[in-house]
Amino acid sequence: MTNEELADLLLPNIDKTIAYYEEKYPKRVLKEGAVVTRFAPSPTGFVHIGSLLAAFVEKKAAKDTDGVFYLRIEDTDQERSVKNGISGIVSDLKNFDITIDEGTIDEKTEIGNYGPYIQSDRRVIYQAFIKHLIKEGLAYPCFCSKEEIEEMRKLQEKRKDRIGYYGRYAKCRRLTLEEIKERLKNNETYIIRLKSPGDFNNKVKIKDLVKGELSFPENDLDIVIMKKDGLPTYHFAHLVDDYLMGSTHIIRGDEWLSSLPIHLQLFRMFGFKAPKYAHLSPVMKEENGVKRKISKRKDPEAAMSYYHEQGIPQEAVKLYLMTLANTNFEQWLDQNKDKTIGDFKFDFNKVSKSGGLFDIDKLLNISKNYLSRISAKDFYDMLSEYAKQYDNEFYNLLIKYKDFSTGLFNIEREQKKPRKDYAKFSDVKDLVWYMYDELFEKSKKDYEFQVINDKNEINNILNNYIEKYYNETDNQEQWFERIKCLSESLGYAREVKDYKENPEGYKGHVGDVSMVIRVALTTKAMTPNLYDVMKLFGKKRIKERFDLV
RNA sequence: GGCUCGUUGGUGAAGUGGUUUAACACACCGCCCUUUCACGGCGGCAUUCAUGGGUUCAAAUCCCAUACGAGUCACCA
Repeated sequence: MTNEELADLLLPNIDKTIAYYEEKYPKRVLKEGAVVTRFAPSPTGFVHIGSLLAAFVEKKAAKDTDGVFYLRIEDTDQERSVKNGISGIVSDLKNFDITIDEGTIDEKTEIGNYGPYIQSDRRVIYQAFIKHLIKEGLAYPCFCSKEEIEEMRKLQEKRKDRIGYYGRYAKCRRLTLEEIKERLKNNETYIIRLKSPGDFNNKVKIKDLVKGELSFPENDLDIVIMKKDGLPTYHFAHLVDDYLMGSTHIIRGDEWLSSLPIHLQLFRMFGFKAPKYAHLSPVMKEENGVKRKISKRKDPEAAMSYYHEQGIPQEAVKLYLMTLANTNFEQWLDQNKDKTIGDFKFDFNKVSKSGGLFDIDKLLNISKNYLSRISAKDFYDMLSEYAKQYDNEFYNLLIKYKDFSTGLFNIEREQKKPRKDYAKFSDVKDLVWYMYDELFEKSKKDYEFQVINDKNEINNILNNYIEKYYNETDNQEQWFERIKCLSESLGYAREVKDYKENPEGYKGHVGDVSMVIRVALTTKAMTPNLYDVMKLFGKKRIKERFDLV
């Protein structure tokens, strides 16, 4: 039997050649320097922050160069694949504005000319490439059982040998064609392994766009390229797909770094030009003083839904991802305050080599800055959208008092240095509840009067103020002037300075009086600008609040 | 255990042999501004770049060793 015959025996129904597929999927015509990237997740659940970072970088790198970014679903592991895995991935990407040029757009639909984009639909393509290898004598069937492999591993451990299927341990590699034929006739199950031409004692130099120059021993493992179920392993699917789909840059987690010699070997064996590689360090988290990879199971912030639930705007997450992706981004943005992520050029050289720690404080700070810079209307819209899903009571109030609410969120906003109150939408209600009568009424009235605590004196101040001093049409200056006059008439200093110079001469100062008004209105000692708050309330509501004290 | 990579303050980091008495940002602390808060301004926070050796007139930056951390060694991706 010849290798040719063996190939036909193993894969009888495969009649297409590599040349056929090369013709079917021609080289992409793109402008010089265009980068083609892909996001290639397994449909095992939802997108993890680390994967999102990769997707984000892939998209950015392609977009910056007018290249192509596509989505490929890697479901060659049938057991781990989850039923609605694809739609989960697609919607997570959508939530963060990571749109694809090609690939799967839902469980049944895809766009682009290089499909199918779901690996389980590409079986015959992989098999054509595998058949070629068998014909060339560069791959062979292996009949070893899992038990045999396990035994081999134990033996290797005992002998302190390297673990794996190679050299003298590669039993099936030495099978003659006749022996193979015989075992095939007996219906023995098999897998296909690569006949690795590598030598462990040779070093291969590799350039990674992130990690720099690396040096590995050549791969000499006869790795599995086709599993029992006829689907390829990751390594082989990577070769075929990224070759045929024309990926120029492979951006992925650095858990793949040690497989690089395998991948390079595969490309070389087929005579294909290997893509460029960029291996990203994992996103880490610190807990009890130890750093570890952030985990979907243990860390809520690893799942994209977390940001949604917390009401952290997607734009803030994107800004944060960009700071993780390119360490110079933050400074760039600081120097180009009017620019956006779109104006920033991603640079592989500015990706951190070691794993970055996920810093929720930093994210919240970015979010706070972002939320302070958007318009009151946008803020209102986004907040309503959030409340609609997570806080019905608040949502109804926002809808009912739309103008009032927008006015509230406009306090000290839309100015050069806006106030920064809110880091996330889930914070908002707790900070502004007292502005809404419905929420105010049902709350416990813990008035936090500060300096002036005498009930009669408080009422005295409030009555005098509302009867004799408050004027709705005052501007802020006039408004404050009147509070000063009120203070003076009741024996308080009209300037804090005056009081500090002569504390004995006054009952207190204008700040103390203002505080009484503030607390009477809101119960809180800390509020946004009192003038704006009062303006929003109007005289009638002010009076009602005063009467409750 | 083998292979590979990494290690700069509480955190993210700039830094690729001399302009570094180590940028910047977050956090924290103090002061100032101020009717509260927030904003803003100013200042503090690594005499030192995991440790030990070496090369050099000169090292966070180059070399070697050690320690620690990470990844990988599947018919998972």
